[in-house]
Formats: sequence, C-alpha cells, structure tokens
Amino acid sequence: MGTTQLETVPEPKYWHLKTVLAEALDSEFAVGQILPNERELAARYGVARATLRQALEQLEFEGRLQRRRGVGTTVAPPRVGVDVAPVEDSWPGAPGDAWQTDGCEEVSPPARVARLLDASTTEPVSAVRRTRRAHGQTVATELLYVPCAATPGISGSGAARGHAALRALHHLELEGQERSVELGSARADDARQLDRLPGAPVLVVTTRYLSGGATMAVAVSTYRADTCRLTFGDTGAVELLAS
Amino acid sequence: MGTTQLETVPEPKYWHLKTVLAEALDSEFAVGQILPNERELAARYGVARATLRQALEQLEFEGRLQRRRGVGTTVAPPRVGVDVAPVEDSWPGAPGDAWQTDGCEEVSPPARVARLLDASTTEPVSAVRRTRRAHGQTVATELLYVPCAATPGISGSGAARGHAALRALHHLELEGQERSVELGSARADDARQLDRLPGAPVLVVTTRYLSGGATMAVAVSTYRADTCRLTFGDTGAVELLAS
DNA sequence: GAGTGGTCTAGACCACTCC
DNA sequence: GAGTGGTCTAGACCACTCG
Repeated sequence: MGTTQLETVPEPKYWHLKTVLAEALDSEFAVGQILPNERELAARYGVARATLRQALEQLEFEGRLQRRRGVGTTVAPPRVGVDVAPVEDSWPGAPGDAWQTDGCEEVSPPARVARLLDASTTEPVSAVRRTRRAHGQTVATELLYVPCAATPGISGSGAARGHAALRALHHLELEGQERSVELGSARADDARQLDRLPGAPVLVVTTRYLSGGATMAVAVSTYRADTCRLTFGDTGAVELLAS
Repeated sequence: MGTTQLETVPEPKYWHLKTVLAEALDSEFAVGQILPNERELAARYGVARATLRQALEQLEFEGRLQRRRGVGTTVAPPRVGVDVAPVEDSWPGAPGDAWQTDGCEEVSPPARVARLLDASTTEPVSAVRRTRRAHGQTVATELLYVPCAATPGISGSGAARGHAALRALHHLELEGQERSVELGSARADDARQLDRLPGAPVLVVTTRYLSGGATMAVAVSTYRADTCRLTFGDTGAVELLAS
C-alpha cells in the first residue's frame, strides 16, 4: 500500500503556529496593540494553551511580543539599540556615560569576578550598583567590582561610596578594555529592577578595565534581552556616516 | 489565629528547583557526566516532569547543561570564548579569519538587510554562506550580503562565487565596521548546521562594513548561545597582557 | 527494542492588574 | 471581582540514539 506523503516533515505544532502568528503580527497588528488572550488564541488555532504559550515564548524571545501578567500580550516595538561603549576608552562613571550610581557596599567578590581580577575571593572589593535607563525604561543593571586595595581610604556604603570608588579609578590611566557577551537568565533582584520575571533572558556583558598591566575593575552588566540590541560603535568612519 | 510564616514569598517551584540543581551540579557532578533521566529526577524531587523540564531549560540557557534527545542530559563545559573580531579592521575572508566559505547564491536581500545596505529589496545581492568552527563543533553560521552592483563580473554560484565576492571586497578600502548583538532563535536551517533543534537560543551578530561612505557588505552571524561567549578583543594593552 | 528527551493535551489553581 | 498571564499536574505519544 502506497502513501501519498513522501518525506514526512513532522514540524512541531508550536513551530508552525509561531510562523503563522509572526505573519499575522506583520500584517494585522500594530505596535502596542493587544492580542486576544491566550485561552482564546489557543481555541482559535485549535491547540492546547501550553502549546500556544510555547509559540508565544519564541516570539517573545525574538523581541516580537511582550507579555505582562494581569494585562495581556502586546506587539513589541522594534528593539532599542543600546551602545555598550558610548564613550570610547574611558572609565565607568566618566562624564557622559549612560549609567546612574545607585549604591555600593563592600563584599567578597564572586569566584568568577575574583578570577578576572587576578585576586582571591577573600580580598574585599567595592561592589557598585548601577542602572541604565533608555527610552523611559530600565534596560540594564550592573555590578561594578573595584578592589578596595586599589582605592585607599574608601569606606562607608551607599551611592556616596560608589561615586568615591569611581572617582578613584579616574586618577589612573586606562590602558584597555576587554569585553564579552553571553546569554543568561535574570536573577531575582535583577529581574525586579528590569521589570521582568525571574529567569527572563538577559544579555550579560562582562567588561574588564585594564591599567598598569592589571585588571583594576570588572563590570558585570545585565541587559534585557527582549527589548535591547547591543551595539558596538566602532572605528572612525561610523560617526561620519551618522552625521 | 496566627500563622507562623511572615511575608510569604511564593517562589515558583521550578525556580527553587533550578537553584537546588545548580548547587548539585557544582558539588556532585563533573563536566560531561550524564544526569539521571527526567522521569527519575522529577520523581526524586517530587514534581511533575514538566516542572522539572522548566528548571532544566533555565540551566541549559545559562550554559550549565546540555540536553540531547535519545541520549540524555549532560553537564556542559564552561562556555567557549569566541572572538567576534579576531582580525582588527579587516574585510571578511581576509587571511586569518575564522570562517569557512560554504556557498553563495544571488538573492533579493531580506528587508532588514536591504535597509542596512541603503538599498531596495529588489536590487540583487550575493549571499555568501559561511560557517565557523571552534573546538570541534560548528559554533556559528553566517550569511554575508554583498551587493552585486559593487562586485561587477560576479556570476555563477557555489563556494567559487563566494570566494570571488570576498576577493572583490578586498580591493576596497575598509573605513569601519558597525556591529550589534541581539538574542534570537535558530531558524530550521541554522539549527541543523549548529546541531541544535529549531528555536534554540542564538546570539545574532550583525556587522556592517563601510567603505567610501557607504555600506558595502552586511554580515548576519548566528552563534550558538548555549556554548558560546562572544568576546570583543579591544584596545592595545590587552594583547600585552595576554602574552 | 529499550531508553532518552521533545511535544502535546486538558484541566486546575495562583499572582497580578485594573476597574 | 473580572480578566490576564504564570505555574503546575498527570498522562500520552512521538522522534531520536544506540546497542
């Protein structure tokens, strides 16, 4: 007995559904518009709610949708371009950088940071909490680690200590930065500040600031992956083009 | 009647489970080791399999686990650092770059690429397919778009055409690059090449190559987000430090 | 063919937002 | 209090890998 279908391609339902929804978003919905609720969408497409949610999750990861509990699912605007290194070759907290200092306390650095600082986890560091806002929303949180040994005379806590730690860095000559980007999921405290649920996808940018052949500071910045596109302004001609 | 618990913090089960598992990974498992299967883990922790899977998914996004159908769940090695711009300020395909040219065909550029090229979607471009390998696995796929108008005399298809298109670029003076990174989910074809399932999280790097005040090429590179940490080698002193 | 992770269902209840 | 998305369950079947 022969079968009519050759080379069956069992595409998962949620994957197909995602494609269908993506097309609907392009043609039938405007940015900011609210979609029908999940129970109705599931019924309309004849799938279980869990399956529909799997499709919506994909679209959310791609920055096409935004879901808010108690409110609904809306069509997301295009991702915001956020320049990761707006001021070329400068210390954090230099005039013109996009961050706001929220606080600072003395802690033992997490293992990964200690490794980047070429220090042990027992050596105390100042951990400066900063946030970055753009287009009316908090797009990133940051923990900036500065060894206490490099900033003599620093004490106390709060934003004042944070500013002092940053000022201390500015007296040094910045020789270079080293940066990496990876996928992460938001810890509970970061999630709260970013107005997301814990576990939301984030882009983690780790920056190492070098001076005198050593690492003088390490910044771990956590950007909302759903709304942000990280940009890296680069060599000369770019600004020419932009102007 | 009084209750013993003050300030109930209804932490989701999967979130708590994720934390517990993460600690177990640190203390009881070695890299590459295979975990008990999902049904057993779910039973062991007294949750439904779906809930356990939600926790595992989080850990996979953080690069801690690797799951393969038909095989099992293994403890992932630390993420591989992949330099996004290994050769500073050079065209793609220059000697020493990390990519392999797989093929090339003439297409109409997708809308987003056309916009970056300051061109219309009807103007034909060469789409060069490239892949990048590191540590024995394919870590990225790329589509590099070069306007046919900028590379006169190019024709045919396949790797030969790709090499020709790249060579044509090398005759121009590169004035700058502009780069962005964002989260995406793997399309079916990319997923196959990256040995992942469709929808797997990826980091999408878009690079604009500038020459003569115009955009002469656009590369859209898709990196595995689970195994890769993108690094951006930077200003001078870094190499000094590495040596 | 046995065992794994991946998909899907139908239903319940919870946390949150807004009226 | 009504309506939304978020969590969780118990179970079924499928696609894949490997011996």
